[in-house]
Amino acid sequence: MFENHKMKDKFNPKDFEDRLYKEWEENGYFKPLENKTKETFCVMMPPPNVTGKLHMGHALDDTLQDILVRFKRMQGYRTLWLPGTDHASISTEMKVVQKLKEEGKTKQDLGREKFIEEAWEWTHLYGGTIMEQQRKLGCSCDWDRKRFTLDEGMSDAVLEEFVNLYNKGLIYKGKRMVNWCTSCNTSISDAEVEYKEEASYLWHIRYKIKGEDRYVIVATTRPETMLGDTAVAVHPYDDRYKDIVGKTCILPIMDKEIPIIADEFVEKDFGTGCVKITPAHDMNDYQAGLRHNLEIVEVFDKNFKMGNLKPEYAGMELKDAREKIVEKLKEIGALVKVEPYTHNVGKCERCKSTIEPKISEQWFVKMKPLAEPAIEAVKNGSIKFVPKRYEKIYFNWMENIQDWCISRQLWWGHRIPAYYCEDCDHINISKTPVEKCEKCGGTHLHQDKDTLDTWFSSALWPFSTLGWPNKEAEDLKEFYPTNVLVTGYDIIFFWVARMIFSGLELMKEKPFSDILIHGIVRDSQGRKMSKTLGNGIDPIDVIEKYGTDSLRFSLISGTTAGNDIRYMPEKLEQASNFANKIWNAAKFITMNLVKDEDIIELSKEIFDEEKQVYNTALLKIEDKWILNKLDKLVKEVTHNIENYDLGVALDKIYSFIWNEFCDWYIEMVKPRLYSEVYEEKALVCTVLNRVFGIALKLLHPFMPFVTSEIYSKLVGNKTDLMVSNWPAIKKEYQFEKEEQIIEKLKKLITEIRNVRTNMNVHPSKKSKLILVTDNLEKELQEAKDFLSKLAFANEIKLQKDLSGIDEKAISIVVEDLKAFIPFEDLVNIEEEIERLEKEKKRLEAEVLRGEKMLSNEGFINKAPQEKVEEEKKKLENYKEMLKTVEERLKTLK
RNA sequence: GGUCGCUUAGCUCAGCUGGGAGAGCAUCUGCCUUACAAGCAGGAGGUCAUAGGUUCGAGCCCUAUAGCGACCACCA
Repeated sequence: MFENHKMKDKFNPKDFEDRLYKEWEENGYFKPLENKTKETFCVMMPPPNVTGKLHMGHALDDTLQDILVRFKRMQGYRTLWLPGTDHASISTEMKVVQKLKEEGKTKQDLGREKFIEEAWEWTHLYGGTIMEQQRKLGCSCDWDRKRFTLDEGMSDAVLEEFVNLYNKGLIYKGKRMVNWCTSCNTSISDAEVEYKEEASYLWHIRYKIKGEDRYVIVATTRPETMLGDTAVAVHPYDDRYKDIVGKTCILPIMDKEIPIIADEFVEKDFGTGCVKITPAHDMNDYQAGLRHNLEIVEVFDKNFKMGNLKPEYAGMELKDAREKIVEKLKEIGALVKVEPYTHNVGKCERCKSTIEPKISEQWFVKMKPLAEPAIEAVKNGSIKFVPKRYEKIYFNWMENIQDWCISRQLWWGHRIPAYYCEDCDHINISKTPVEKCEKCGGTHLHQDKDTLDTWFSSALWPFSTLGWPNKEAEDLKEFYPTNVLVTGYDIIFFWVARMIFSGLELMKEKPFSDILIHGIVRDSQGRKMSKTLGNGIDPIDVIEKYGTDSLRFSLISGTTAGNDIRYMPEKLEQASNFANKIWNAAKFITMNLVKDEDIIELSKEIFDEEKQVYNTALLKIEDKWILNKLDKLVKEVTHNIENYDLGVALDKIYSFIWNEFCDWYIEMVKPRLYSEVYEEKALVCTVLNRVFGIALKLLHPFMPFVTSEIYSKLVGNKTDLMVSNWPAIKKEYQFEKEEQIIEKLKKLITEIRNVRTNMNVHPSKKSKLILVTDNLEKELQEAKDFLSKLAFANEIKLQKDLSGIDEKAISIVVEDLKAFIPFEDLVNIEEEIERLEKEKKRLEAEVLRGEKMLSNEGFINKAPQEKVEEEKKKLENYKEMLKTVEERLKTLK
């Protein structure tokens, strides 16, 4: 073991993750730094529910943002990632109500003021854990700027928004049919309704036509609402019913005369083609009712129990009433048939209970005028969805949007700033409490009891967090519009769309340029993670077991933007193996075989920072190869991250570090490192230090902890990795030729190992290696050191021709390079011939392929010239190799 | 009913504007070689869902079909 390396023997993320995070925060690295460029980069973190807990979805969302933010910060942008939490009116109120219930109290018992106090207490008690968890995730957001959607500044923003939109006529109050959650006891918006299939029945009921001996038969899924029917409708062009339109029929049980009307919304082919119309309890019926001026009869009371239309049902639960009413219909012979039927039922997105359409007075945002510019902004490319296909979902929603019901019958939230004058009924809208009616001067006013939809405040997030409505706020001026919004596709309607039209309307500028959409994290069987299934994975448990970097790696590696991700424990193994690999590589590199000063000195010599060029004279061929590879990697990875191809970027870094750097470069360089020549050692250490350091920079946004910990142990890194400079992209690659030669040698070595393995030669058994070349002499001379080690050679001979090579040798051809390994007794000539025959066959196939391609006139004429040239070159190569193999076969036979 | 996505190695997934199929895991064979057995080296494994079309050339573009999935709409 090396006593003198700087690193702990065993890799354990717990040794440094928390410590590093604390250091970063204390050093102020999360704040926008005074950087070289003035350009800013800003991301608003989607605010999770204050009282929520971190789940995999957050982990993914936050990781994506952190990668982008760390990347841009290193690139020198003045970077701000602003965190915060959402007051989540419905869900928080539900939780507090639940808590009260456990104490035997209701919210009415407490009264509004007390209840809100209680809710704040709850918020303070459970709020903030998620932010602690985000710290564990490594989120490099500016905690000093964190906001809460119910804090003072936000309230100010919400009031400003409300008054502003109201004055423009974009907010109005009206009596409409809205979605009503019977459990949360509040109206909710269309977006908050989820439709679920439910197995039920279709009841066919006959209504007698008045004065005739005929009936109409209607089909319904809700027989209990029939008490409130105020018409029966048929399609105007339905010949079956033409003659009864305009007549009336008798509503059974109620014994009430109701009209038979014609309306185009009726589907002729569904059921009997006749529909009962219950304007009070169905969206469509309500609309039809308006069109035909029908009476609206409410069947249920305000608690969604049966009302008093018929005393015998009054106060009954709806499902009991349904049974009773069906029974009754059967009894009086009005029930024609019952058939099983599956239909969609609206459910509350929050509490999953059934949504009832209900007519009530609510506040609405007029959507059409707001939607238009919001659609345009995406259409003209000012705002870009990544991946692009999500634009369609956005357009589809925006183009068919209905007015947005923003009032909620809840207490926890922003209270609607409407003050009703008790003297003249005028509605005063004001940011401050109104003492005197602006219309009649009356002094008896009361504020609207309702609060606003949570999303009404989140819609302002990109600018309210920066100080709006104070237009002079420094942050607002500097960071708005923001750059990227990262969020899941499940939230496009709720949030993304609303931020866009709010930003355009109130700021007169888009809130962000790019929207990076990601999928949801599913369990290992592909199911959605859910509380009820109990299949959720707690990211904190994962961090505990594998470390944060591994969690982050597993969420990004091999994924594509917008697609769902499956949680795979194997991927965590891969990730932590990788972290461990890096750790060990670092241990190797920091062995301290040479003095730090010498590395620092040599660093300057091998690379001219000013001119961005390498000093060719000092470097060996394998150094040039890895440096060239690295330069390419820098360019590609930078490009990939800029295009949000994070999965691709990460996998490229992974394979560079593991396969190219560790498996090849480090192995190639060991003989030099352990040699007696100090200068040689120093040079190798310098290159190792440089290449690894740059690779760590590239990896840092993805795996911030291990990379930082290791980076600080490398020589000459005075600044912390997270605030160091992103590597520069080189305009041209200096060592293309050397790269090709090494790639060739890698193939040769692999082939030698392959042959040896197949012959069962033990690694300890060395052999002579004869390389035949007429143009690579100098380069091969340089490569001798590592060739002998990697190809198990005890002697390497370079020569220009085939002289002195006897039959008892293995021959390997890689392009223009010929290698021979004399094995004396080990080689069975028959077997060697067989192997060469196989190789010959392969080469013949290659030659055939090339010839076929190049004799295709279409290809020659239409393919790009470079492509044709490339194929020609390859063909020549294969021909050459084939020739060599054939000649060798001849000498053996 | 409408829109969109997926179908690639045994499993989970990558594959950029069309130019010789990749990774991880699993599997087989050999190695405790002084950074790493959480490892090293070498293998095996694919008519890229199906059928057409465009093209010199298709996993990638177009059309249709099938299976799976998502979202929107809401025919009571």
